[in-house]
Amino acid sequence: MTRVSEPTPRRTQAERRAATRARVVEAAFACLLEGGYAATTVGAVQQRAGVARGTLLHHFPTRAELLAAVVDEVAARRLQVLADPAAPEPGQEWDAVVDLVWRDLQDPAFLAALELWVAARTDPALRAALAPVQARLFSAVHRAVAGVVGDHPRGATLAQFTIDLLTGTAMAGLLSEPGSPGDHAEVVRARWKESLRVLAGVSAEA
Amino acid sequence: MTRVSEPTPRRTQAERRAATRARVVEAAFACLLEGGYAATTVGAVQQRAGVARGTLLHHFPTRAELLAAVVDEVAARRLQVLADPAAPEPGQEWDAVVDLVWRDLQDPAFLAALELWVAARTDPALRAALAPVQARLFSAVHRAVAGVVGDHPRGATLAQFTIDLLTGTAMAGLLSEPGSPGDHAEVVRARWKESLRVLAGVSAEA
DNA sequence: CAACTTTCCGTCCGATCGGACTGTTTGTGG
DNA sequence: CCACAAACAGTCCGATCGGACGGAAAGTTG
Repeated sequence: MTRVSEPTPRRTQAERRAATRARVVEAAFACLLEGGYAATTVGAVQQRAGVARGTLLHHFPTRAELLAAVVDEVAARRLQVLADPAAPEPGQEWDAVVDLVWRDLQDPAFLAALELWVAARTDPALRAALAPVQARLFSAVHRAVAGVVGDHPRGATLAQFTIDLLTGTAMAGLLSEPGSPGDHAEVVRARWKESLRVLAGVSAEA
Repeated sequence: MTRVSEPTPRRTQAERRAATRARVVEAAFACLLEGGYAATTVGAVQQRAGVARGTLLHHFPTRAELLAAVVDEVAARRLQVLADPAAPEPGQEWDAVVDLVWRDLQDPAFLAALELWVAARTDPALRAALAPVQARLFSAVHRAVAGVVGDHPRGATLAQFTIDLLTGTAMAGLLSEPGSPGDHAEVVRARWKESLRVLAGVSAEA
């Protein structure tokens, strides 16, 4: 072993397996991003991953299992984004919360999650695979928020407001993303930060 | 050729055409609701509408045109929901706004719009058909809000908050809709009404 | 090193997709 | 009343879908 020019002339089975699976899942993720759920076919993924048809079907016997793996991948990426510690400057904790949630929603993984999400509405199998993951993500966001602002009497509510509101904002920006003139989302985000300060303050003195 | 048991033994061509088109569009709408975008195939719509293959293709030469018609249908339904006058009780105008927007989001037409929306992200043609409609809907909501609350210095901002927030809330309830235990959405809605009252009041005195 | 397992590969299959096509029925204008 | 156009119907086609299958290659173990 330890060749210099060869990437890995001899790999153990586990390594090969993991590498191939990762390539396939990443290819599926990319297909989901640029083509949507329907375009994420076995053939397209297989071609993009650069593996043979049988190889893909060997690792993921059915398309549903492939998509389930993509669900995990997407969740992992979003969790990674949320795990990144934000800068908690005193007096601007809620601004940091807005930025944190917004960063998650701007990540490509959110678009992929959105595709899976909508598709899961009418696909029981995908729904079953997606529901627990969504719950994990949900609690992860709330935990991240709690990490930024301390104990706040209305912390959970305001966090929920922020999540839902920014999600809606991100949705509205879906179609107008490329070539945004006034950047609607930025305005909403800035004003929500102000309002959030009001709401957090009012609740503190009430 | 005047049968008695026939509902309308002789109709003008325009009537027949309109009736058939309406049947087809409604069938496509139903397919979109219960099967999603990908399942809304020409065959499925044709079968559901009870027309022959050639008939559908005669009215809508391509699937894209069919979906464009569905876009208009969905927009019309949502506009109809928004046109319904809400009860503007003094001091609770913003509550009425929340209820109005929420009613729109609870309508099946929103689910259909969501399918089209997400699909449009990766489909330029659909996107082109959907963008102007979305703009119409957007302004319609703001107009409806303006009709409920009068001139409010931050009316547009608060309306936007409400739209985005409730949209996000509706999205979160997508997967857990059937068999809702605590009904997350209801809680959020109630608390947002309170917060909205605070935000509207604060801005009025500031 | 030989037997074995696992990963990888390419081809084939039935089903179904969107769309093209020709023929038939129905309403309309000269 | 009759020729014409439009609405309606059914069949066929190439492409592609998800999945099945048997064989070749790489890695593991006696």
